[in-house]
Amino acid sequence: MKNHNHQAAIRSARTAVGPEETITGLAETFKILGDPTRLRIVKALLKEELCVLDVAAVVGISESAVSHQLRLLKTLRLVKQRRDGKMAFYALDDEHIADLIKVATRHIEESS
Amino acid sequence: MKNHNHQAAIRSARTAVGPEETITGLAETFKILGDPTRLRIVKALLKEELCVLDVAAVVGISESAVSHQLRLLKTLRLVKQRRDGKMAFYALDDEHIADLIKVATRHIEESS
DNA sequence: TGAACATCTGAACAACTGCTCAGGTATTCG
DNA sequence: CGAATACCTGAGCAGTTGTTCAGATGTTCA
Repeated sequence: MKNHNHQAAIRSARTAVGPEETITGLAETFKILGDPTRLRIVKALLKEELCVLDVAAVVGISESAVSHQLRLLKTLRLVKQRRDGKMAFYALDDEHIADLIKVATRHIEESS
Repeated sequence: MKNHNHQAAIRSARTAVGPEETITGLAETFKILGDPTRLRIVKALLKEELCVLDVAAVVGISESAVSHQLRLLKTLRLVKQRRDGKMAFYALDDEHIADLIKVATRHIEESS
């Protein structure tokens, strides 16, 4: 295939890639869910809110590590915090995340 | 709320987290899309197959970097390769990826 | 107040990541 | 053949990441 049109292909693909800010936002969203620990935390919060120690118990890592990750998730607006006395309860703050995990789960289950 | 039942919450959350292999696979899928360069490459391949040099032109990085990433994407079965003379054409090898990107795009567009 | 509890935080470290660089293979064509 | 083209590959490097550690903050209760 020697008469392959590079310029046309490049032009077409560029529109498919889309604007820079979309790419950045998308990559950031995927990246935050791309760590097993954070994904475990997010999935643990799917049903109901949990305090830090409970998250640590479920995920199986130190409270400090959980606290660091929860701060990150909170900064990126995936999680919201509620204080009650000395405890801090965290819950999902993004209704789309569950959908995203659902679609991705279907993906990995069908292609093994 | 002093009578918060930790054990019950932990037990419930554990089932929401799910099996280890699902977590690993999910995280791997999200992680691969969590890099701007790889995401650009994948989006560039949404419409049609492209050769390595065209991908490099669209994404704006060296052919070497593209080749490295394409190898990774190929190993993880997100992309397939077709040879034609001295050129190598790459195309998406996973129909679910487009859905995943679509859902995630809706997510970042609605929450700004 | 002081002890216990729950959480938060910054610094430091080891592991990982994506890129570049230099050179390699493979194919085409004069 | 030899030059040009297209792609591949391993080593190495700088930047990033997730965790641990040590200690700080804030709250409850006796």
